[in-house]
Amino acid sequence: MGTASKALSLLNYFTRSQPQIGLSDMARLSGINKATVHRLMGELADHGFVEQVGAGREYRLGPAFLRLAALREKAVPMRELALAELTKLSGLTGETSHMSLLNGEVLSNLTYSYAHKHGTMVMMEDAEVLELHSTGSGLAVLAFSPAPFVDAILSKPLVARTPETVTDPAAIQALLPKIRKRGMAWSIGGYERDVYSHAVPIFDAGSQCIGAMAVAAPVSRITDELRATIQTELALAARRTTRVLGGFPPDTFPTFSPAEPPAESELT
Amino acid sequence: MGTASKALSLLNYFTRSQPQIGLSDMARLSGINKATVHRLMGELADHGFVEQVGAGREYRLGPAFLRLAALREKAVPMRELALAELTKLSGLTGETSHMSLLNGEVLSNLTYSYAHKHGTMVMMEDAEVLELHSTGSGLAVLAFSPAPFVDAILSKPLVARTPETVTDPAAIQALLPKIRKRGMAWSIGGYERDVYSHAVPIFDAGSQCIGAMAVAAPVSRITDELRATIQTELALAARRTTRVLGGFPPDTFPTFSPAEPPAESELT
DNA sequence: AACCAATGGTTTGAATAATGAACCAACAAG
DNA sequence: CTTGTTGGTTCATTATTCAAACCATTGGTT
Repeated sequence: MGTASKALSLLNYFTRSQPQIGLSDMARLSGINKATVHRLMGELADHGFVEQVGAGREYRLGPAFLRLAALREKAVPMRELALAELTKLSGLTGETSHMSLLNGEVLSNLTYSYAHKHGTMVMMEDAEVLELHSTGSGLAVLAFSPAPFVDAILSKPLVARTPETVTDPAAIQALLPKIRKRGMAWSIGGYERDVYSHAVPIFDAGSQCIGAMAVAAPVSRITDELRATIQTELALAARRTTRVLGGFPPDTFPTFSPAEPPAESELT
Repeated sequence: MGTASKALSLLNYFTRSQPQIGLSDMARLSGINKATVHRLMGELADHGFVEQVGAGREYRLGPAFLRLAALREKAVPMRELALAELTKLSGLTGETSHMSLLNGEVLSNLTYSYAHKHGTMVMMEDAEVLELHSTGSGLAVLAFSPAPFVDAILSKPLVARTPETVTDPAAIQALLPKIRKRGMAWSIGGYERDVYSHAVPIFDAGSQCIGAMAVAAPVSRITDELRATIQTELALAARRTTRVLGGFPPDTFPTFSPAEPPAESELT
C-alpha cells in the first residue's frame, strides 16, 4: 500500500460513532507505526482534511470536505438527482426511500426522502453505513458485483444485526441468482427489526454497480398492494436514476415485471 | 513536501470552472512528475477521492467527499449552525448573507442565505472562491490573521476584479488597523460591481481567524439606515456564530458599536 | 509522594517505498 | 511520415517509513 493510500485510509476510521480519534488509537486501528501516523495526520491537517481538537489533541475530520463535496456535487450532481427521484418515490409509495453508494466493502447512505403520510416511518441518516450482507441494498449490490468481490465479502465474518439476519455465506450466495433474475432484492428485518426493504442496483457508465436505491417500510404496513406499488415504482425510479447519472444497466439486467408478486416462499 | 501532501494538493486543482483534469495537465499544473501524478491519482481513485471519466480518461473529484462531508457535518455541524444564523441575518437585513472559511490562501464559501424581500439580490454559490484582497470577507480575515500570512498574501500579484478593486498592497495594509479597531470590514464593488459587502471574522477555539460572515447588498439599496441595521445585526450574528462553533474572539476583538456610522471618507 | 499506565510526540539506523527522466503505444494534425 | 499530443510504464537513484526505543505530561492508585 502506497503512502498516499495509507494517509487516505486513516480517514476511514472516523465514523458516526467515533468521530474523534487520538494518535495512539489511530496507530492501533490502522496498524501503522505511530511515528508515521503522526506525520500523515500532520499532512492531512495541513490540508484541512483533519483538525486537532482541544484537550486530548484528538483528531477529527476537517472542514476541507465541505468544500470538496460542494465541488463534487457541482460537477456531478448525484445527490441532487437522486434526491429528486427519491422524493417522487416516497410520494408514490408513502414510505421512506434512500440511495446508497458502494464505498469499499460497505454501502454509505447518499441521501434519503421521508414520506409524511403515516405516523411512523423508517428513519435514515446521512452517511449511515449499510452492510452488504444484511440489507436489501447490500444484496442488490452483491448480486450485480463481480464474483471475486462477492466471495471476499462473504468470506469474512458476517454480523447478525437481528435474529432474522442471514449470516450463512452459502445461503446468501443462493439468493443472488434470484436477485439477478428479477433485478430487485428484498430483505425483511435483516438490518433492523420490522423493516421490510426493497432495493434495486444503480450502475455507472461502465455498467458497474455503484450502489442501490431502496424503499424501506415497516413490516406491519406491508400488503400485497403496497408491495406491488413499491416494486413497480422503485424499479422505474432506479432505472431513471441510473440513466440520469449517465450510467447503463448491464445487458443482462431484467426489466422488472410488476405482474410477478413474490411467493411467500421467496420472501427473502 | 511529503507524499501524502502531494496527493492531497492535487485535489486543489479541481475548481468550479475546471472540474475535470487530464494526467498531463495535472502534472503541469502541480509541477509534479507525470509518473508520480499517475500513481497518486491512482491511489486517490482507489479511495473514491477522484474518478476517471469516459473518453479522455480525465479525472474529476470522486464520491467519497459526499460521505466524508456528511460525517464531518455530523461531528461538527458548522454549516447547519452557520446557516441558522445566516437565515436570521438575511431576514433582519433583507439582504443576502453568507459565511466562508479560510482554505489556504483563499476563502471558500461554506453556505449562504437569500432574503426574498426584493426583486434583486446578490447571488452566491456553494464552494465559491473569494479572494482575500478583493472581498469584504477577505479583508476581515486578513485584519485578524498573523502578519507573516498577510505579507505572504499581499506580496503576490493582486488581481483587480473590478475597476474599484484595491490592488496596492500598501493601501490594503493601511486598511487593516481600522478593520481591527472596529471589528468589521467593508468593501464596495471590490469583487463584483455594485455589491456593497460588510464582513466580520469568525474565530476558532484558539482565537485563530477561520473565516468570515458577511452581508452583501446591491450598492443602490444602501442607505444609512440599512447600513446601520446590517452592521448591528451582522456583528451580533457573527459573535453568536463564533461562540456556537466553540470559538472565542481574541481579547483584542472590539465590541462593535452600532452608534458609529462610518464617515464617507472611510467607506472602504 | 511514589508509582503505574496511559497519552502525544520525537529520535535512531535498517528496510522499504517514492521519485523522475526516459520510454512506449496510440492518436491527431499537418 | 513527421511532429506533438495524450495516458501510461520502467528502473536506477533517492527519500521515506519502519520498529523500537525514548521524552514529557497527565490521571488514577496505592
